[in-house]
Amino acid sequence: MALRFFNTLTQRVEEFSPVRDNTVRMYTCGPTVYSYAHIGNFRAFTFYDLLRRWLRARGFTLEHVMNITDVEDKIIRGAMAEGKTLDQYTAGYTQAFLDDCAVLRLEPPERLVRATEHIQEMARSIRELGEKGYTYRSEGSVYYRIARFPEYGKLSHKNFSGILAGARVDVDEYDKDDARDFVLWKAPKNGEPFWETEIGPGRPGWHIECSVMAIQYLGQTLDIHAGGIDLTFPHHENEIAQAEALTGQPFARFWLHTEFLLVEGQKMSKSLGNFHTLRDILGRGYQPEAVRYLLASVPYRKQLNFTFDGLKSAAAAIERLRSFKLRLETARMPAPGDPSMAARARQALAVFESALDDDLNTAEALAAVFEFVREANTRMDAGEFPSSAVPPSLALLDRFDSVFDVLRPALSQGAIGDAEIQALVAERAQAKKARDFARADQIRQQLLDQGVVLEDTKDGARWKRK
RNA sequence: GGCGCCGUAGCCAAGUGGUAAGGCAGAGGUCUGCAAAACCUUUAUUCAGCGGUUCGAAUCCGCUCGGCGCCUCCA
Repeated sequence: MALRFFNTLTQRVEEFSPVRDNTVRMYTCGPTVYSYAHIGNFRAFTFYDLLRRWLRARGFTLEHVMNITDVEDKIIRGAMAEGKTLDQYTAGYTQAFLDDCAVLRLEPPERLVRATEHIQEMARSIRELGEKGYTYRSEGSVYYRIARFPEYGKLSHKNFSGILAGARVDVDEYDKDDARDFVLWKAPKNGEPFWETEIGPGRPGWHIECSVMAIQYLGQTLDIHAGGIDLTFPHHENEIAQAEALTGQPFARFWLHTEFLLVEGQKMSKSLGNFHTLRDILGRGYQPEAVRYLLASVPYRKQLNFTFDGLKSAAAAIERLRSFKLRLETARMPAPGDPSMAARARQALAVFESALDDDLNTAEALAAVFEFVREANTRMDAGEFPSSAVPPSLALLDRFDSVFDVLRPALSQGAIGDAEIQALVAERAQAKKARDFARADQIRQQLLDQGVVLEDTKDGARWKRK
C-alpha cells in the first residue's frame, strides 16, 4: 500500500504524494530560541526527522524549511533583563539548539530561516493583507480581522458560532474588535526593539513569520505542514487565515501534528520538577541514541510517556540490535544453501516498510525488525544460517538505521583507537591460549573501562564500543 | 462549559470485527575458563468496568470510572 498520513485538516488517513515533480515541499514549526529546548520539543523535532528520512527512503526529494523564531515576547523580556541585544541573546540558544539536534542526529532541513531576517517581507505581506481588507489598526498595531475569513476554524474543527463559554479569554485585549482576532504587527513600546518598515515601526506578531517564509521559499501551497498538536490552534489556524487571504490558494495539503510528551505520566512543567532539557538527560549519563530511540519508538500521534526506565529499555533494545549486526558481520556462516532465511529477511523488510508507510507506525516497524532478529539468532545458534542470508539481513538493518539511526555508537572524545583495541584483543587471545586467564580478564576489564565490550564467540573474540 | 484523545501483562507498546505483535524487566535452563552475547521455557483464557449488537468484539454502540490534551504563550 502507498504512503499515507493522517491529515488534521480532513481528520482522515490519506494517501500522500507531492503535488508536483516528486519534490515534497514541507514546512515545520521550529523553536523559539529563548532558552534551551526541552525533551518535549525534541519529540516534535525527532518526528520531523523521521518524516524526512522516510519520505526520502520512499524516493522523494525534499525541500524542507524550518523557522527559528528569534523575535517574540519571551525573547525580548529575556534580552532586556540581561541587557543584551536580541541577536546577542538568541545567538547562544540558536547554536545550542543546532548542537542538540546534531547530537540527536536530526538532519538539518534544506533551509533554516530566521524571523528577524524576514521582517521586511512580513511587513509587505501585512500591507497586502490590509489592501485586501483583512486588517485594521488599533493604537499603532495591526490586527487580522477573522470575520473576513469565513473558513476560520477548518483545521482545528472549531465552531465559533457561539460564545467561547467558559474559555479564558484575555480580557486585556480590549483593543481587538473580536476575541479571535490576532495581532499581525505590534507597535513599538517602552524600549523594546523594533524595525522601520513600509507599514511603520514595530515588530511582527508570531503567526505571520511562518506564513510569509513558507510561501517565500516553498510557494503558495505546501505539500506538508507539520508541528506539535498544541500549535493546531491558534497558530496554524492563523497561518491558514493569513496565507490563504494573501494567495487565494490552499496553504497546505497535509497537516501533520505530533502528540504531546508526558514525563512520568504528567505534563512537563518546571513546578513539578520534571522539566528536562536534552542536556540534563545526557548529563545523567544516558546515551543520545537511547533518547532518539525512545522518542522514535512511540508512534507520533500517541502521547509519549517519557521515563528514565524507558530510556534504559531503549538502550537495551539498541544493544540487542547492535549485537545482532556485529554477529552478522563477524560470525562464520555455513555456505549458501537453504534460501528460506534470505526470503524471511526480505519479508521482514517489506513489513517494516509497510508499517512506516502506514502513517509512520514506528512501533509496528520495530516489531518486524525484532521478530526477524530473534528468528535469525535462533538459526545461527543452530548453525543453519547460510551466508547467503547475510546480505538481505544487513539490508534490513540498513533500512532500519536509515530511519532510526541508532546503531552507530556516539564516539566520546579521547576514545581509544581501533588499532589499539585490536592489539589488546590479540594480546588477550595469546593470554587465553596460554591459559593465563588473569591477564585475559585484566585486558577485558581495561577495555571495558574505556567503553569497549569484548565478547568471546566460537569464532574468536569480537568487540564493540558501548 | 465546549471540542477531542486515551485506558492492552511489572513498565513501554502494536493490533480497530475473526479469536492477543514486539521491546524492556523478572524467573528457570542451555552455552562459556569466567563473563558477555545469543537461544529455549515461563509471565494477559484476556484487552479499565458494566450492559448491548453480532455466528464471532480488545476492536462497533451505550453508560460508568480513570488519565490526558485543546479552547490562553507552548512541540
